[in-house]
Amino acid sequence: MRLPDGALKHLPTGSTGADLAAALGPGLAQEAVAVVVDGQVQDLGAPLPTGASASVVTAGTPEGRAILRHSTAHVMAQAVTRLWPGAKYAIGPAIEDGFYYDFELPGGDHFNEADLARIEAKMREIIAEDQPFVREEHGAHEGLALFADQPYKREIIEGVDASEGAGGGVVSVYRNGDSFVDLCRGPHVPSTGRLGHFRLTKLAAAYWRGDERRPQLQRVYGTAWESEAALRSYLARLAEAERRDHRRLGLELDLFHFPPEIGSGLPVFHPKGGMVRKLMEDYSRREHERAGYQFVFTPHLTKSTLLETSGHLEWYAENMYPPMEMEGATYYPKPMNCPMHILIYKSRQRSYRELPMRLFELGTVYRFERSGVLNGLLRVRGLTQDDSHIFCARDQLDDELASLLQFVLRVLRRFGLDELEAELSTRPDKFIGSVEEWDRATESLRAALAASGIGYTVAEGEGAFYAPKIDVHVRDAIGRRWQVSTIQVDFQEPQRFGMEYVGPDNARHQPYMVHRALFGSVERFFAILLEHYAGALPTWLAPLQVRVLPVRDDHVAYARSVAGRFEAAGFRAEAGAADEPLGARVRRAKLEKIPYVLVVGDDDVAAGTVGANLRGQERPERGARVEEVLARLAAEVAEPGGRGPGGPGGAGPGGAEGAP
RNA sequence: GCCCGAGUAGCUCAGUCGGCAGAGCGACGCACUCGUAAUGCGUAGGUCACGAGUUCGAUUCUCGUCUCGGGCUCCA
Repeated sequence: MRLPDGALKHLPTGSTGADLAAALGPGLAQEAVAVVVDGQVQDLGAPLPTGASASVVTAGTPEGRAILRHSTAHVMAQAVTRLWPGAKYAIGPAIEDGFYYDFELPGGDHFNEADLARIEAKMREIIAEDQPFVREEHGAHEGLALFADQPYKREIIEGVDASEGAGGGVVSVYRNGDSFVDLCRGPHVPSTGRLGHFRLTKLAAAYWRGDERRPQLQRVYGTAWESEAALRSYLARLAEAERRDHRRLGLELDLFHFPPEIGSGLPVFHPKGGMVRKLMEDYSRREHERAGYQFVFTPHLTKSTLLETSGHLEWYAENMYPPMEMEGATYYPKPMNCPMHILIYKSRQRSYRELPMRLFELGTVYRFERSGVLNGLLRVRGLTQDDSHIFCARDQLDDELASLLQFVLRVLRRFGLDELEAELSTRPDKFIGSVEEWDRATESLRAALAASGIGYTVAEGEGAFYAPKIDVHVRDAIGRRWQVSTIQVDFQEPQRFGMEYVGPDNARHQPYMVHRALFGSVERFFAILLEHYAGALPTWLAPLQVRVLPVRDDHVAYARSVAGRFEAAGFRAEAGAADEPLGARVRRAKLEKIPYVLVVGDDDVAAGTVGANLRGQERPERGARVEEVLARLAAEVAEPGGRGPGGPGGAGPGGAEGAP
């Protein structure tokens, strides 16, 4: 056998992957779950062909975990069939961090939460029995006979799905114990005794083959790991995500809520959340102004005729709020801003000298999202997009896309999101426009990505039917990936609206149109920031930056004068009262995640200093000079790269100066 | 929209095998005047999500509705 490091290992003919692992070391033998032979992953128990190159897959690797999880899913299906004789099982793959299996219980029965514990207990019995996983291969006919009472398995065999173990006329199955057999490509761990560090996590419904019209199955989710420690650390990660949940933080920090009186998916922002949002929006406006965007404002309602022209009524109607009749016309709440921006473009004849024209609006739109998809601020029914539409000539497209992407990335980084990745979605099977147009626009996007220096993947055929696009994803502090910005070229709307401009040749041309949302939706971006920072927003975004706490009542006047100095310098500061023990007031300020907690007592009144207890700092300092703390705060909120303070509003230079 | 689960004070949650509803935190008041993550005492606060049914009696049991959570589907 040839090993990954190039070394050769001699084994007797007929040796298996398990023998190979054992020959390489007892530790490896214990960790091994499968073996890769000439690029094909297979069971440890299968004989190795002479002269092949082989490497051992261990439990703690992504590939090894997938095998553990998949095997655990089999055990779960076995447990369910023991507990519910006659249960039908559909598919049970490994997924990120775990696995699931879909079932249909006899008599239309459903699982409930308490069943998870029963299933788990039964699984532990099966694991204790240490049943070997035995691979068998059959012809398609035999396979169908084997699964005579398993319609979903039969459908997979009939559909010849190689990823599920039914391809090339051969059906592979795995048997463990005397009664349970499952259609499966494999590989599996040698026996159920290798499993055990798992937990069943949740129940859900799932449509067979993901199709709403097909039967609805019961899905059981679980997680499985190579060790108890790894399982525990995963569960701790879940707890951490829970701690960062923006819905919880929104309540605790008094930022926003969803009044049932208003309706599902329709948030209200409280003063503190409103301040954060205002800071985000102010920053966005300032940067857009610097980057040559023009601000526009459009209404929330429109006659149906506009949406007919744009095609929204044809393509997007099911995501729209229902119409209202008024004075003989039909009005809709707008689901998108683009048609209105196009009308602004079309309000008069345009010259090539006006291009590129970049229109920007924080535009509030309404979308009828199905009730089950609503999710805090991440998915709402009324949202504000930081939306822009760029109209340009064909020869401007490359430069425009490149600078646009740079702009997007710079703004995202300013919010502390610096792990950025992109996805380029290319032409789908159904598309409008010409292949030549598509290729050209896709190449422009690709060039913009290459110039930006961020990593990207290509999603072949995933573009919208009207255009290719770039989606920008960020990774947050605990490694979760969120889609934020999107940049889409649009071949359809300019045509539908008959947009044109007069070129240098005195002829009429159709402009290119680029849609772009940077935050995506302000609400969603707000939620992502909250989760990323676990509520401790960067100082320039903190609703309150400074609280000055007097030690005793007789320090209140001094505390107010200190807070006043910060306010005069353009910071958000307030003085507290001396109504509780200092420790309690400090604690309260910390829980509110105020970045600068200043304490003033006798010494400070005498010396004109403060005690500084700053967020993220180990221990409080005593006797700091006020100017010095002010300077530190100013430096902290200043934008890297010397673009001036992003934080202070009143005294800050705002943003009129400086071209992009 | 579908499946599973939840809804009790502002928040987090107990509780009632069907018989006048509880804690902690928070709010408010009083006292304390304090040097860096919880001072003490007191007061107020509830249509037990909403509607119907069963019952002498329903917060508790049943049905329906609404809202929320986890998934599925969807995501121009």
